[in-house]
Amino acid sequence: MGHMTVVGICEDDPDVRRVLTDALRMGGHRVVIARNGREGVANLGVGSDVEVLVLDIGLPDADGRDVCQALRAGGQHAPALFLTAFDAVHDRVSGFHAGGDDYVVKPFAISEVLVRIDALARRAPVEAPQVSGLTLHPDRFTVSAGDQEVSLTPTEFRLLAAIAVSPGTVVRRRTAVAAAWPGGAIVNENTIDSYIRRLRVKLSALDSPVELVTVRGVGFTLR
Amino acid sequence: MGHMTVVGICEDDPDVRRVLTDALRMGGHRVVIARNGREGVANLGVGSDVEVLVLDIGLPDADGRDVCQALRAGGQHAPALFLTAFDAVHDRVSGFHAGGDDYVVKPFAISEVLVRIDALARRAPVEAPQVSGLTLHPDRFTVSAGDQEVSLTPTEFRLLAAIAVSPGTVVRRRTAVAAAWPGGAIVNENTIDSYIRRLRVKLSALDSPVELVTVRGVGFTLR
DNA sequence: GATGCACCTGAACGCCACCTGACTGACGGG
DNA sequence: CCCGTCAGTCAGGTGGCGTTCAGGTGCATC
Repeated sequence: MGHMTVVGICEDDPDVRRVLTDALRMGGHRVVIARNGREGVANLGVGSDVEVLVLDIGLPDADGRDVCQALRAGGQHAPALFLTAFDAVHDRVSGFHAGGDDYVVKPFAISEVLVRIDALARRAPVEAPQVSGLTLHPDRFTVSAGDQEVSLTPTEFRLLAAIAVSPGTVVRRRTAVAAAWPGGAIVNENTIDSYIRRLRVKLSALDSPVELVTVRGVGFTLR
Repeated sequence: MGHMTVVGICEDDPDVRRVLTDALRMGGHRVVIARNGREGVANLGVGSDVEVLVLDIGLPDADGRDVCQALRAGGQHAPALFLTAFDAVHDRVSGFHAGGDDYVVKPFAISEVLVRIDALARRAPVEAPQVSGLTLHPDRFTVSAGDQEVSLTPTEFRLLAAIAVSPGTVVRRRTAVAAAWPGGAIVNENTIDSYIRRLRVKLSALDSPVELVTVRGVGFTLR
């Protein structure tokens, strides 16, 4: 369900880190890692694209709750899930008071943590993938302009999303391919052209001034 | 903290109900009460001003998760916290799949429940809920549109409920399977297709514009 | 104007996700 | 014991989607 969530993990135990990152990546998420409190504040701030925070409380150099508060003070409002060995009620309560949104006690079932992360991501402020009059609906696999809406296949959607990330700026051919065909699948050079064409056809169906333009020798862009 | 939140409680045990309502009112919140699943669906829907749901899973006439799904299908997107005596991991996971946002096991510390409710209220819903036009009745295992009503088998109901939690958005095949066959029961890949078909047949019986659409390679959605 | 290359265009192909209809076996109630 | 209901399975068919191909077109360079 969770559509490609970026999860920030702040955890000193390499084993726990490994289990979490593996499971999250398996579920199609991206992971940003911090090994201690200092790295946490440095790597998981507002510029990091992180959508959900997973914070260990028992860090070697700091308390995870302090890390959370420091991040909050820096404008990072992504929902936070605390991970900890403590299980006293007052520990949990203090976690929430520090601006946390959930709390899981070690040892935890990985499936439960995953599903709680999904729940937090679901509630996260909905990103507005709106580009020059086009709106992408990741939960629906459609694009819309105004009241008109056309549905895309998964591959078409990935490709369009890759190009639509930065309206105006050109997305390189390589970059677009890597985004639309993850896992480095080998595809004919021409395949992307076919998909570009199909996207153009579908986009022309909604009467929007937006155009999928080719920049010869470089890539594609949205105008 | 969370100032003047309206909390909807669905709980059959009078003692638990009393403890919760007292504590919540003490904290300056308003409380809407339902004593069983039927009242839950009736009292805590979209017209009720409720901002956070607290649902007992072990209700006399229905499963709290079904109540949650029914409310979701009716357009109620307030965050939900499940309350239960069960503590198996798959119970918790299935709660989240039913559209829940948190999970607390009885016996619970009232202070923790309060603080979790505050955390949910803080993350209050943003999205515009979409309504399917279908009404699920977890106490009867039926769906209705307008005055027409068809009865479903338990498995059919779980599957439809999982897809109906978020009308318009695509529910992945895996998610639907996990919801309809809880406990990780191994079923043939094709089985879900059979059930989808049966649901389509039954839904076509009620003349509603609602359609059970498959998004090839992804999952299913309600339109 | 000739040549080469990047990209466009339309069509075709094959796999596999999904659909369809029927069947089996388990259970339960009359 | 029969019958109805429900869960799950199976074999066969279909079409959507990903991919490739064979041409065509236009820009760029000499």
